[in-house]
Amino acid sequence: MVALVDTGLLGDAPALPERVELQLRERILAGDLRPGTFLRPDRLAVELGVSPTPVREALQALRADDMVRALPRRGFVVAPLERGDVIDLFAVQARITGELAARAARALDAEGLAGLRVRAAEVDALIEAGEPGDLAQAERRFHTALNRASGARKLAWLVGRAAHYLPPRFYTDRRAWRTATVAAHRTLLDALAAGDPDTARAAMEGHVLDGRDLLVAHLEAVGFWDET
Amino acid sequence: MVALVDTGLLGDAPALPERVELQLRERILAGDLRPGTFLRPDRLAVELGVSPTPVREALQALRADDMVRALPRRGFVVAPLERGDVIDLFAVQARITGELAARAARALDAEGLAGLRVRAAEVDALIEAGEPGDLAQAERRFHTALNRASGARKLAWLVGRAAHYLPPRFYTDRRAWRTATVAAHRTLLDALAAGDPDTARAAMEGHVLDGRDLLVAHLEAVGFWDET
DNA sequence: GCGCGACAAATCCCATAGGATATGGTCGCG
DNA sequence: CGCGACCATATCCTATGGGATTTGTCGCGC
Repeated sequence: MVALVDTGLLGDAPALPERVELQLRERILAGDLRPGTFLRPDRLAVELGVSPTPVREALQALRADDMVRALPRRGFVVAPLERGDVIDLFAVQARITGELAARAARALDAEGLAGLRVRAAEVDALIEAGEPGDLAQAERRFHTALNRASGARKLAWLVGRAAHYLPPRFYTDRRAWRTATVAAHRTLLDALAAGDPDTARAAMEGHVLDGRDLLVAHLEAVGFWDET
Repeated sequence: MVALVDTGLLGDAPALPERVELQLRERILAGDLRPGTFLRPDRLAVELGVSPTPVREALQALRADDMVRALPRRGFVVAPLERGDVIDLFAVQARITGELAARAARALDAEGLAGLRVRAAEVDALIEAGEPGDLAQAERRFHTALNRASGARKLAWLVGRAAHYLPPRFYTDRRAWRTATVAAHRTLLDALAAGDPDTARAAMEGHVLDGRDLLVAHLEAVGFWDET
């Protein structure tokens, strides 16, 4: 539908396969492409207004993420995703993210803490103002900075994967999420400043599980798990 | 080097991008392509004897796995992987796999248990005989069946990712691994038969951590973390 | 000698065309 | 009504090419 090949001035923007991948992720989680749906590369290419090449590359990336499955010579299908799967995945994400917060509480120096306060202030400001697009970006930057502060690079990447299941607009316009987020960030920063790993861990786990509840509610709302 | 496009009778074999992906994984973990190395699609295509298209698709899959990183308009680089990263990742894998074993201990019925015994017997037999290739396949089948018996599909997939870091030949010819594996499988099966989740969990966690130690030792041996 | 800007070469990224191969459906036959 | 062969369709990979961008080199001025 919408032209993806637009701008011309790309800068360091992700390449086309990555944008197609994101697009497909959103369509799957939006309930547009339910589990079991066949994805035909050529058909998708026409719909997205690009050539089959980047579409196939995006599908390979989604396969590596188990979002779709490859059936050799028969195309791709959207992978199953039960309610229990979401619960399990976010339980793992919560544990890891909590661990990262705990490590950050031990490792963080004054400079890093100041940087996190700035990020958190940006999120708060955008929540006050109400700028959905920028809010999602600010929230991601806050968490990225926090996870990076833990010093565990690969674990930080691993939890970043959870964001794949939470496209921006699923939470930025939720009033409940906004208020909970402000409170969670405050608790987190206090714990980090005090060097209190346990409190930081608990606050972060709760924050992640809030995201889980939001995703489950969304998927139920769009009929992701309805019969046929 | 070796032609990947060989057989002609493919059956249900994975498609070319998936085979290229595996090839690249092995070359990275073998220390042939160290972190920071630039990967040029066209160059790799020539080396592997395939066209650039499936190579690019494989690189996109590896990017989704954070094994390589994409630099738009500049190609791909092998992602960093510190010793601490491996420790962290396998700590997570051990916890999850242990959880799956515990669930299996609760959920397994007589039929499933019998199937697992058959798989374990196949592994034992191959260890006696000494058939590296088939052994890796049998081991994978045993664990796949066990993970599937837990009923947690997504978690089962998640731990399957750990196998990406353990190409077959890294363990099948290790005497220590063989004896430890036979013992671990026996303990596991006994715990599953007795419906003892805690023992199953502990046995599985130990089994995974054995794999971790093997990988770390291998990476040190091939100079993966040597200077420059 | 050193930094800096312009040109040239190399490379990536994506589009497109085409052929080999496997799949799924359809039709005819037993 | 079940079953096997044929045919249309789609996938998968190759090959090629062009536009855009980055990188490397050279020469100039300071």
